[in-house]
Amino acid sequence: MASARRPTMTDVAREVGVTAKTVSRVLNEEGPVAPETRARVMEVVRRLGYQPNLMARNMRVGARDAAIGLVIPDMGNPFFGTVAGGIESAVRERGLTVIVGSSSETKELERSLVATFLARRVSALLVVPSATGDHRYLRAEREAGLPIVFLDRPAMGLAADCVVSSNREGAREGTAHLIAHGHRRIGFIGDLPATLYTRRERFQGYRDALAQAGLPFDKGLVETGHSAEAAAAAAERLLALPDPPTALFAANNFAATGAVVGLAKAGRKDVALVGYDDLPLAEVLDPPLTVVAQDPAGIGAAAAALVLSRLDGDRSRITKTLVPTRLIPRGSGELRPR
Amino acid sequence: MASARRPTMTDVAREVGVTAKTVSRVLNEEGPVAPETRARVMEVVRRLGYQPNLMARNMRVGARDAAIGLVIPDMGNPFFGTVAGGIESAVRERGLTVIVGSSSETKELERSLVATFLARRVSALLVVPSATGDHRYLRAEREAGLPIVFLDRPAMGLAADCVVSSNREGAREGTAHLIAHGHRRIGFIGDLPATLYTRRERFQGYRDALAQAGLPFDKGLVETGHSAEAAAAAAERLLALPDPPTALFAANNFAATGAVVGLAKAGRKDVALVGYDDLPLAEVLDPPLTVVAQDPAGIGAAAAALVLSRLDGDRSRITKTLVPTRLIPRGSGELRPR
DNA sequence: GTGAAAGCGCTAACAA
DNA sequence: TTGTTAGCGCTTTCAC
Repeated sequence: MASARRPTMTDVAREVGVTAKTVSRVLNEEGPVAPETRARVMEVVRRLGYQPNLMARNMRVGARDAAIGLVIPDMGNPFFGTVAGGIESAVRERGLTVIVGSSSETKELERSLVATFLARRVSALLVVPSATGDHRYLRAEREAGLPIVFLDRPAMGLAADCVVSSNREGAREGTAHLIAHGHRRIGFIGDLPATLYTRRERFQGYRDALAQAGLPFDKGLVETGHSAEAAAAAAERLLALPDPPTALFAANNFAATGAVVGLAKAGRKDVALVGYDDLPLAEVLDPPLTVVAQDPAGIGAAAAALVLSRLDGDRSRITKTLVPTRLIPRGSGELRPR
Repeated sequence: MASARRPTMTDVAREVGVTAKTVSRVLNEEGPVAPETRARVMEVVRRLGYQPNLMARNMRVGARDAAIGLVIPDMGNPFFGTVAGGIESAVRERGLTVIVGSSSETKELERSLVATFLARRVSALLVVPSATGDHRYLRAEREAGLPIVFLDRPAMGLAADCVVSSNREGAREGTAHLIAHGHRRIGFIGDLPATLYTRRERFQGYRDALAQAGLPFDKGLVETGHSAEAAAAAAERLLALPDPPTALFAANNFAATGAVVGLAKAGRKDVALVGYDDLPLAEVLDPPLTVVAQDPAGIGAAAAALVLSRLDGDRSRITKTLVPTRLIPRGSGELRPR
């Protein structure tokens, strides 16, 4: 039972007593074919279990692979999973499949994935850039007309389409919400590395809110942690400060999870908290978690729509799409300082 | 700036003044090539930005596509996302890429995804079967030697490798845990459709535990809901029963989330709860959520290992791998009935 | 309505 | 050490 050879179009043709080209015509519903010929072809196709070879077809047609390559940092992160789902369902109806790889947030892996995708001649590239990458190496591809869209974060050193959350405005709104409830010392727990685009933008939003309210910025209130565990420890450190914050702004889903855990461990139900990115159990926490909700499926859908229009020949200017966020007050953000 | 033609191996060869075959030899590090020729080839490759065309290579080599097709029900579900991540990292070092599609739990979509993958001549197929599917249509492929592994749920009507969680034993253990804490009326909230493999297995485990303890089975305590919202409503219905349960077993992550929400809405902190599948915030809930934790990355890794060994020619008998679960007592499962 | 020949980009099997 | 020829499975082009 060693891998049996799959039947080819020629096999089908021989069996029917016609030429490969005729079979091709039937299968692609192209040009005139006698109804009875068509029927006989279909019958043999079924009997032999013939499956057209897409690789061969694409090659001959000179078409690119009917796939789009997607690079995300981490599949297990539901944020990126949902983004990927949004993309997949949007492009599927166009007959495109999605090839994914995860970069684990390293530029080396990202680049090797991109190289694999390019070698496969994918029709388009969708990339969540890794934190420290540089994307000048994609310039030639872009100029050759390959649609490339960056997601969640813009490219570095390359002018290209991108679709991102309204990070800065969302973070500003979340922080302003805390300020509106009387807080003057607000801790910030951000992602790692601190140079990460989303981290920087959200940090700017945080500072915008402070500035708008005329509040001083205290570097000592800024903490960092990439995992929930690290964020929990960060929250505990902030609370242990001599002059601790009365509220926390957690700038991503892991940070929010960690902050909740950290507050719980410290037994502090009096500290206000706003998270960036919603969590499934947010409403049943004690207190229920106030968040700045992102729209991951919307980000995926927007990126997919952009890629499809580029594939359709849209040569208009490069765009930067901001997908809006939404503040959802649930309780934890409305606590007032003691 | 219409899609410029990518340089081919022949373009490189002409530029260097050699034959395509020589370039091929350099790029594949195959056979003897004069060092200076190699250097010149590499230089031109770089200058032209040449990218080998994998489609053409695979076709000529008669090799299948260096990709494995993965069908999952839903990318946004972190359970499947983590499974996918486990697979991807395991196969990447073998130079394989993962092509994913989501079936949305429908057999039609699953089948069309599988057809796409087969047309692409993927090297192997990894499928989380949709709830109601029938997989006899894959028999020919299996017999032709294509490695096919089913995940999370076994195939229907087809003898094939599969990797699943130890659903029945895990559910038995979770339920027995509740019984050990004095509960005699335990509600079951399961997935939809009720014919779903994991739902049936976990339900069996639930009944096993009851039987072992000599407790009666009450059909009225069995509820269903696919989403967290539906599960929350189910929990509320159960609690509103004339003779309500004192404990709940929620048979998947959405059910567990929903049960937590439902109990919170009803203001019931006295009802014991055990969830199947862990949740990120389980430990900070009030009370902290006791779960039967699955090992999604382990499931992915096991499936990947199996596929790789099949690709390496392992023709031994079909296997069914059970990935163990682990009971994590945190509080909600240890509440005693009033 | 159907077929014959050529070729997509690459490599296997030879030969030189 | 390098080149030549042929062909993977399909579609294009043109002929019948």
